[in-house]
Amino acid sequence: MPELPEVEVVRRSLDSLVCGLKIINVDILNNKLRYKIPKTVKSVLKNRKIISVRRRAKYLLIDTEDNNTLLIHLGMTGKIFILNKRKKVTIKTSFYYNSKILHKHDHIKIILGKYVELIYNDVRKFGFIKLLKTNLSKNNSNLSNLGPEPLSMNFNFKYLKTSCLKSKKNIKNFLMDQKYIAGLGNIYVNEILFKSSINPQKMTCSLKILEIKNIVKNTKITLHDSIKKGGSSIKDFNDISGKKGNFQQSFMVYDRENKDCIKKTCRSKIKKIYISNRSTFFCKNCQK
DNA sequence: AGGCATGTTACAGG
DNA sequence: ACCTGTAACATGCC
Repeated sequence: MPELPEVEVVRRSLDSLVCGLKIINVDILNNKLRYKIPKTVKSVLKNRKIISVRRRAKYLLIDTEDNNTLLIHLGMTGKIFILNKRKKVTIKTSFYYNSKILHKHDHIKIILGKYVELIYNDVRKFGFIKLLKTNLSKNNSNLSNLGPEPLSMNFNFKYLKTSCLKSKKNIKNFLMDQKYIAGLGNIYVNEILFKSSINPQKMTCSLKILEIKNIVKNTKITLHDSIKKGGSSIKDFNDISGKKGNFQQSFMVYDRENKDCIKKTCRSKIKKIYISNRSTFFCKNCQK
């Protein structure tokens, strides 16, 4: 589920719903994730207010009083839900309550004030939760080796050109590599390369200037567009209220094997191949 | 029943 | 040191 746009959609709703609330209690329901949830989460977070919710790459960072940050990676199927017991009207909330499957994979529940609960749920348990000191979070090994945020000014033509010359990868693996660009995953890389008319197997060192410019442009366009549409809901992505995103309806190549290329002048079908074991969709005719 | 899945990481071999 | 492919993690879906 969660690449940058999905994490950003979650961040925005979280930020608007939990900032300023005090953590009354923390229940660890199932500590088995990629790494064990630290036992200290409860004692460290209890009685502290949430100050802000940030995102770096695909990580969520929940800052609390007294210099604490809860770092969350959603892995493939991690989800965060907010329940507000006071607002019975919210259909979204009852969506969660009615779903037995979701309860089965709940891992941690953070109780915020009298009425609000934040729940982390993860079917495949590839996600993880760590506790950091806010002022030292940059030194954390998960965060310290990340490339620039694709939606920031730091991700620009000059940066991409320089790093493309350093790398000996094909462009698809390059864009998937978090140390070069932080936050892209399989879906968005497929889409960006189609929009840029670049073959995913092309080596970064042989990209032309115009192609590099197009990658920068289309990366920003694609991510902004997806965030605006609430992210992509493949199988089971939902925002924190259980609502699905709509960007999957805008996929041009991802999951469209053997379907017609969307370009009107093109008669080709979308091909599916594997690059480094990840499914890769592209149009042979449009992406040379 | 077997293959596949939005992510990350460890390992082997080139 | 860097690259790639493979497998692993755990579960559900088709």
